[in-house]
Amino acid sequence: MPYEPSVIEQHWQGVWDAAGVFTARRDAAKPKYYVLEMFPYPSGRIHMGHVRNYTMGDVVARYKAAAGFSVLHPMGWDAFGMPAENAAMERGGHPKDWTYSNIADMRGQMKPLGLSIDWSREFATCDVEYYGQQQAMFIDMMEKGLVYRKNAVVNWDPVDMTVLANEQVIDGKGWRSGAVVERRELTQWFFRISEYSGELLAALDGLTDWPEKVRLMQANWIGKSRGLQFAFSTAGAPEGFDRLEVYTTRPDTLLGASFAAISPDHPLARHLERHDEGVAAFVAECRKIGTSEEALEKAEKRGLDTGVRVRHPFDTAVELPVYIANFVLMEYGTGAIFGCPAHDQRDFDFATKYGLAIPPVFVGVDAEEAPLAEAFVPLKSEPVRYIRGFAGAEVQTGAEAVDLAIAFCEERGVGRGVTNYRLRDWGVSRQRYWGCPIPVVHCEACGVVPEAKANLPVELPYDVTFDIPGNPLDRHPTWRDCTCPKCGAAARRETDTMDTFVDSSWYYARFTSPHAATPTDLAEAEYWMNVDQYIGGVEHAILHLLYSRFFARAMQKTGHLPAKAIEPFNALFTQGMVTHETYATRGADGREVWQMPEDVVKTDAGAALRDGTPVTVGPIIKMSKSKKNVVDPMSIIATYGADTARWFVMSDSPPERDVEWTASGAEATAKFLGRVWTLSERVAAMPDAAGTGDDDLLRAMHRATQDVTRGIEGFAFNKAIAKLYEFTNTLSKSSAGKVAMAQAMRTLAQLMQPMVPHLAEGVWAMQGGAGLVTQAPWPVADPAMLVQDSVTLPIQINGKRRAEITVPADMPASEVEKLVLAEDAVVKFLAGQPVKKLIVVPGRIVNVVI
RNA sequence: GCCCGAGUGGCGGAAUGGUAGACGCAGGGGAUUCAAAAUCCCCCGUCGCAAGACGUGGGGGUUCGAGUCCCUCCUCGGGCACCA
Repeated sequence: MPYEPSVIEQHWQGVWDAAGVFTARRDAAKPKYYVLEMFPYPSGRIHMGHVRNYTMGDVVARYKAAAGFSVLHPMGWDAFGMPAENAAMERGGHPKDWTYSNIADMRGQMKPLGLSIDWSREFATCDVEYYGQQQAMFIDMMEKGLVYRKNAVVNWDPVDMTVLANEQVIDGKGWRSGAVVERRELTQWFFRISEYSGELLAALDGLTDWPEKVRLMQANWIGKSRGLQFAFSTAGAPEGFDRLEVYTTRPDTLLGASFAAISPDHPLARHLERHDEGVAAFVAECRKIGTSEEALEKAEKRGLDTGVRVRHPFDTAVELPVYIANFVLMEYGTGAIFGCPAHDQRDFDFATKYGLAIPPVFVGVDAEEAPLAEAFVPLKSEPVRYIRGFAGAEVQTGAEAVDLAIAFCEERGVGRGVTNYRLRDWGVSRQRYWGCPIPVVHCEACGVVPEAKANLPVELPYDVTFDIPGNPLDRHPTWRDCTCPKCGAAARRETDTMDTFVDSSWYYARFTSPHAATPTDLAEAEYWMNVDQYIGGVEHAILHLLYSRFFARAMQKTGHLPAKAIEPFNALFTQGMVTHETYATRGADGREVWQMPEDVVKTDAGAALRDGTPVTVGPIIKMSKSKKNVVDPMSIIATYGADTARWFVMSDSPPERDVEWTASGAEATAKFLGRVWTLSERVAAMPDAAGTGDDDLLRAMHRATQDVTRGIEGFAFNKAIAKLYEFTNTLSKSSAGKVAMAQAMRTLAQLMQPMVPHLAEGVWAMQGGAGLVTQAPWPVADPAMLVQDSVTLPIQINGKRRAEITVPADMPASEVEKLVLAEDAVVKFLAGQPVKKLIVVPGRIVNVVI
């Protein structure tokens, strides 16, 4: 019987389903293991990135199940978000219908992959049952003081009269209207994540099974700094502004200050804006820069002298000009800084531009004061010589000087040492329809009141339209009308919905009790939490993971998670992205219109659409729906079967690395799997007779067991697969007897099972394996079968390989030395020269130094 | 601009500071076949007849020994708080 994936895959999936082998069960007799891959956004089509991500998780889940764990491996949908509304605007229809139909499509595409998922736990974040519980938690968080309202800026499209996401702002213009985007202030809802800054930072140290780079990125994002906060007294400032609070991480450079700068959103700037046309014009100009930090940093650094002066805290005779500067953030520190151009490149550029003095504070240890061509910014750990220091030794490191400067200033009542964090509170308000409604009521008498829990869920109304831009909840005729849960008077609902990051910040907890009438069932959470292995893209290294860590803390505070789940993800693996070239044509307005790879034909003359429209080939970037550079895995599954797709995505690149998708290789994988199948048939048909080399084959089997197990444990799936190729080749060339061959074949099936489960079941059955290979206990290598009696050592002379020698593995180094020096090639090479040094690394290498 | 990664044959990649290129793909040669597909065997970093020399993005350093550690530069990718 030839290898027919479509037949065997369907067959075994039916068998697994009937036996319910992937249903997660609390089992007192086994340790539990919770494997989770970041759940997908239901775009409607799965792509190779999904196949890679979910196969990876599946390999872990199947391996752990075989290794004796009670495994939880769930799946759900991150289903709220902008694309559904965009689809409704572009093509009509309703976000809800679009989303659920996409979910059905994607589920239909995922099922044939044969993933060991407990589908009974599936949910979508747009299910009322899910977001209703989210609303309950929001109210609990309000009670615990974790939620508040404040003003914050948004991108405002003055033509479409709507709030735009950063991605919808292109070159400062609205993506649809093309209108210049304005910054507008709105009262918005915030989570007090900044209250946990210190803890979220400190706890990173305990996440030893997270990639170091992710911990570093999070630490930098939280951005703890120690500095001095102090007030300048002002001159010529409006009433009420006789002091200007600034924060600096380099108080040691105070005597190098040549200007002060405030954010365009600083209260002083706001005040001046109302009374001074020049300031108003400049501030208006600043507000045209987008709301993102990136836009701000990339914009030309500009400032406007306000005419206000501040007096230097050490010498009030010295006055510094106060600028409004477009690069000063209101959210960080006090929204005001002093500039020390000699030791900060941005300040240097600024001072140069506006003709301000650049007095150096310190110079290199052996250097003299000299005019600077650029800012002198040595590492804080490097000693420098202070020529305008005021605390500590003349020569000291920047770090020492900072500490002493803070102490000096505190002693004299000039400010205080302050620990600051870059991390800002989490703004969760979105002026959009397709999200979880914020369960709050605005009452004229009682103010802002949480909805009563009994009235939850606050359900999204279905009867909305997207023909006019803006939030349909705002213009719904009746949805906003409600009664105040406090006083019973007529009131209005909040129309903001929550950031979709909220949805994905607790889904891992919900999977432990997906149908509970409360956000979580504590007994279930106690058993299943934490996620033992979380797998997802590096692009989530900061925001999603940080928000989830915060949410676990908030859920503990509100009683929805046990204390042990304070860090919800024990181990994290960040897989690389599946990338692809991008293709774009030019729209009528000259802007890029992205094209799908399947619609692009590449020839020697270049790339074009089928109708001949020329296509620009863009950079290789992560596959994303917005850039349309996605490849459809369904055709590979249809042609070769799921096992080929699974094996192929696991076999090539190391999982943490990006992989550029190319179609070649899938066929080769299919051939290999076919070869395993035929080999299995051959072994099954062997006469029950003795052969030769049984012991060699069994040694190879134990070696393969060892290597594959290590590969899977270490997330080196590509290496595990390389070992399986080797073992398969050994097996097919072996002339061992039937018993050994069948045993090796069954082990091969077991070792391949996590990657290609359907084929493995087929081989297992063919070789008379008991039950399902999916449920068979993982093979264990016998250490005695791994021992090698002799080793080959390369011999280097002055670091260059010149010869080799084979010796017993346990030969002492002194014996090896004698043999090496007696070796013909060595003697010849030395030609009588004396040996200066002889290095023997046991079992590894010998280096002769002459 | 800031933070974090990555760079090794024609290609994907392997290599606790210890033989660079495991394993796979592509390619070349051969066997089998009327022929092809499939399968099997052999070769396959560059230069060189060879001995050998050179080779892990560029430059410098540490070391008996560097793809691996340090410094620096280049290129590509991710994130930058309203894409998910």
